[in-house]
Parts: sequence; C-alpha cells; structure tokens
Amino acid sequence: MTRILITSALPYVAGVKHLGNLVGSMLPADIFARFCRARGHETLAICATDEHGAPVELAALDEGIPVADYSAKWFKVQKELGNQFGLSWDNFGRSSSPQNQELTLHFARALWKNGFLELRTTKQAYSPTDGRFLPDRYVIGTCPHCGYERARGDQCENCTRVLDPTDLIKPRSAVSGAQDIEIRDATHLFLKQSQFVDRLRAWIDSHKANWPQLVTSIAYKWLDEGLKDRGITRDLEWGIPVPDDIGEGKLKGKVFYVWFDAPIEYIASTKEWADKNGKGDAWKSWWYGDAAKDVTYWEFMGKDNVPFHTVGFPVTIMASGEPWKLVDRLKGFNWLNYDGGKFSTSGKRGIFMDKALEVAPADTWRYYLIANAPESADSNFTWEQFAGTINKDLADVLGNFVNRVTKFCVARFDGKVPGEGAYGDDENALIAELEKRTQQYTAFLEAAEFRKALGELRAIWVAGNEYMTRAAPWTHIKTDRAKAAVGVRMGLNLVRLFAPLSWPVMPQMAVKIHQAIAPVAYENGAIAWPRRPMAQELDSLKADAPINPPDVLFAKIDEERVAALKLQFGGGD
RNA sequence: GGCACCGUAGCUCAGUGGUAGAGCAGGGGAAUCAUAAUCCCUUGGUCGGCGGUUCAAAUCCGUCCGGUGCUACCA
Repeated sequence: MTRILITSALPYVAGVKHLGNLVGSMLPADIFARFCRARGHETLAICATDEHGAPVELAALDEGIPVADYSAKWFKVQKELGNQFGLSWDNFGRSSSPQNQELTLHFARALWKNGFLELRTTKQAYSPTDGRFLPDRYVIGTCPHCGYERARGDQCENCTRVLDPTDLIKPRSAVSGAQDIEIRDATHLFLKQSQFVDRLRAWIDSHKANWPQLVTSIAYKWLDEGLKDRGITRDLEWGIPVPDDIGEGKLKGKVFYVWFDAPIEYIASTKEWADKNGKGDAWKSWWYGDAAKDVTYWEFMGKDNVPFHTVGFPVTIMASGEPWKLVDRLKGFNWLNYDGGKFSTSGKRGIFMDKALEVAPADTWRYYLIANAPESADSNFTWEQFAGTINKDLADVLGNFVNRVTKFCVARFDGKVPGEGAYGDDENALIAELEKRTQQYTAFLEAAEFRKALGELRAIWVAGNEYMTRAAPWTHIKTDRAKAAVGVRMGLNLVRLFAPLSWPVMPQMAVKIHQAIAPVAYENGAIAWPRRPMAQELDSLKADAPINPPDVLFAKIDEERVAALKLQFGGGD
C-alpha cells in the first residue's frame, strides 16, 4: 500500500487567515489528502498553528491578556474555521504542544552534540522601558537616506534601502514608542547551515524534476548567495525555553526561534495525533527510519515559506544525524492578490476566512480558489470573476445538469432509474471520452497540478451537457420511450459519477449530488474514486432504484450582489 | 542597490523553437428537460518595446520599460 504524508504550512496563530493563506497551503493540502484517501491510499494530513514569535507576544500584550491565553483563543478560532471550510486534517495541532517542546529539544540536543550549534554574541537593540530586546523591524526612526520618519530598522519602506537599527536617526521602539534604545550584546545559538550547502544542493538537484520551478529557483538562490549560519534563539518570553545543557548554560531566559520549532511541529503534530488516538509509536512510522520508507511526503506552502522548507528544516534534519524523513514532493504557491493589490492581514485588506463564509458556502470558495490557484504566477481575485465562475461553472454547468436530469426523470419516469433500452453509439462515444478525461483528471491531481485538474473536471461536467443535448430524451419521449430512457439512465449515471470526481474539491456538495441518486457508501470517510472501467461506472445504477432530486445546489450571485460585495470588502482602489 | 519571478485576446490564464490557445465576456444560431440553464458556430491578439542568434522565436540571448517578491532578527 502507498502511504501518503501531507503537511501544509502552519498558519501563524494571530488572527483569522485570509483566502491567500488558505489557497496557498491548507486548501490544496486538503484537496490532495481527500483525493489520496478516495483512492484508498493510507493518508495522514497534518497541520497546526504556528504559535511562537514576537508578533504573538506583542499582540497579546496589546490585548492585555497572557500570551498563552491569546494563542489558545486563536488556535480554537482557526481550527473551527478550518472545519467549516472542510479541511479534513487528521490532526490540527499546536506548535506550543508538549510534544513539540519535547521534539524540539530532542533536535536541538542532537545538533548541539553533533557540533552544529555554536554560541555567538551579536549586537542587538534593547529597550529598558519595554524590558526587551527588539527585533530590527520593531525599531523605527528617521531614515538617514530619505528622511522618512517611520523607517523600520531592517528596511525603509519609503526608499526601500536596507538598514540597520543603528542607522536610524532618533530610533524608538515600535512597541511603546520609548526612545531609550540601547545596543546591547546578546548571546545566541547559531546553526551552522553553511556546512550543509553541498548536501542541500545535491538533495535539491535530486528533486529538480519533481518540484515546481518556483521552488527550486528559490532554493538555489539561497545556496548560490552563500548560505549563512542562522541564529536559532531569541530573547522572548513565549516559546520553547533553551535548557541549560545546551549552550553551556549561557542562554537562560531565551527561547528557540519560531522557525526552528515550527517545522518540527509537523512531526510533533503527528505525535499529538498518535497520543490522542492511542496509537503509541505509530507516529514514528510516518517519519523515522526504515518504517517510513514506503511513505511519500508532500509539503504544501506559499512561496514565502519555501526557504525554511528547502534549507532551514532540511538542515535541522541532516544535522541531527538521524534518519528522519525529508520532503519528497514540495508544492509551492505564489500569491493570490485581491483586486490588483495584496491581501494584507495587518492592513485588513481582502477577504478573510470568517467573512468569506458569510458570503458563500465553503465549497464554492474551495472550487473557485483552487481552479484559480496561483500555481505558476501570482493570480488575481475579483468579485466579478468569482461571481462569474460560481454562476457559470457551478450553477449552470454542474448544478443545472443535476437538476435537469433528475427533474426530467421525476416528470417522465416516476423518479426511478429507467431500465429500458440499451446503450448505443452516443453512449459509447461519451464513455470513451470520459474514460480519457477521468484519467487526465486523475493524473493532474496526482501531480498536484490543480488548475489543470479543475479544467478537466469542468470539461467532464460539460461533456455531460453535450451528451444530454445529443440524447434529447425530451424529444424521444414523445415517440420512443426506450430511447428516452437510455438518455435519462445515462444522465443519472453521469450525476452519480460527478459525485466522487467532485468530492475532493467540494466535499459537501458532492455528498448532496450523490444522495440525489443513491445513498453514499463511504470508504474510510471518503467517497471512493472511480476504479472500474468507465463503461461499468456509467452503467452502475439498478433499474427502478428511486432518486431524490435536490433543491437548487448552487445559488447564483447577481450583479447587484457583486456591487454590494465590492462596497463591503473594498478594493479596486 | 542586488537577485528572482512575471508581462500572451476586454478579463482570468495555458502554451518554452516549427503555421497563436482555453474559459468567461461579446456576436449569430439551435433546442425547450432544467437555477433563461444547455448545445453549436463565431468576432477578437503585430505574444511589453527594441536589437540579436536561427531556415524558423511568444519560446533562446542582450537591452530597455512596467509589475511583484525576496534580501536571512515578521512569519
């Protein structure tokens, strides 16, 4: 049996994620996971909230609640929203879990023992008023180059020049505005990434053919520029504390850098899954040694995450000297833009997961987003495009097909699958076409080529409408009842076929569609992928079985509604 | 500043050396089972500009213009 391990980039815990976050990692990971389950593969889909780092700590400070409570609150929100979007994780964990604490320390100790960590002292901005070290970008001041007064310590947003906090005129804390910025010595652990350049390059070379160009291009860029050693500790409260046995006891009060512990949470979340379900060491068989040899590991992420998954995390694993699994297939995505500009969490620009569900059901978002996924380049969301896609593809092509077939069956064949007549040339031509298209669709999904896959899925629905036009049972019913029966029977079989093919993308709608024709028989929680020859798939309904025409499956979004949505969500500026 | 990616029909995008493609939108027709849905036909592009390599360039090279991202202490 093939085993498929799937992780999607961990959403940062602060706040509700926008649709750009969703389409770049969690949604494609889920569609791929559902597809794998439907085909009968043993599949494990893992995600979690990424909870550490300065932004969470500061956001909690801002709200005046303990950071642990803040994180717990948003973890719950994100998990709930994920469920509402039909994200079928086997486990949605937390990078602050005890399991991750334990594994992060395990890796850190292995790296320390193997001599790949070293202590270095760096100069860092410190604010006595805030009582904390400030990351470069949390120091703001006047840009020495252009005079912009709100330049950040890492870069001036106005003139785009790269800066150092010490370059700023009148530096102050972005947290409190305090001007007592000092430069203090800070001792941190550095991971000797530079020693892994050759191994990383060889490893990436070996995956070149399988990874999107976007991914290898980003990975090579980091290697070509000369990989620098990276600090993996921070002066923060919230995080995984560095123990005394690492760093000669010189790192008291420091925590591991969020990007050190976050990818390890992929493994830890798998352990959380095993612990919750009483599966003991089963988690290890997905990740470690010979037991995991038959596992194909897929990662899904936006392009901003690629360096950490092609360089940072692999170095951690290589440096551990232990046989942990490295990623096999890495699917990276570009950005989804909102009406020509960026989605922005801080700027509250765009559409967020909670608001999206007030506009349209999860399945319609899933379809639209993945059909227009930013695979080869950034892609652009507009309300017109969204409404057009929902109205045409889902309401007219798919939804209306289900309605026209089932209602005609009720009107003329008593709502039962008609058994008269035999398939002829039209039916055989359709069977041949769908055999080919289903194979294509399957191949695109196997390769995680989502835009192409969805184009094929749509073409399959269209083929159904084309067939109905040729079969025209509404004409034949007047003169040749058996001939009309053949058209209706094939139409009903088509509806039944559309259910499993649509299920990975639109799980709720697929169930409704399936139930219109027959009760759903789940296999491991999935609607099984078609496995028989198409001639059998399309002749599988028993004569006289009753059907249940559904109500309107997909509501249309009219022009007035589009105008209202544009007003409500802004954009187009 | 450096580097990377992108610029193809009104819109969203395929297409990486061999006579420009899809979906939507627009136009014409057919059908009337259905959420006025569907089906057929069709208009439309000097493939960002310029220069080069080649028998042949959207595709390779150079350069310029425009957009986006990264630039390692945001994640």
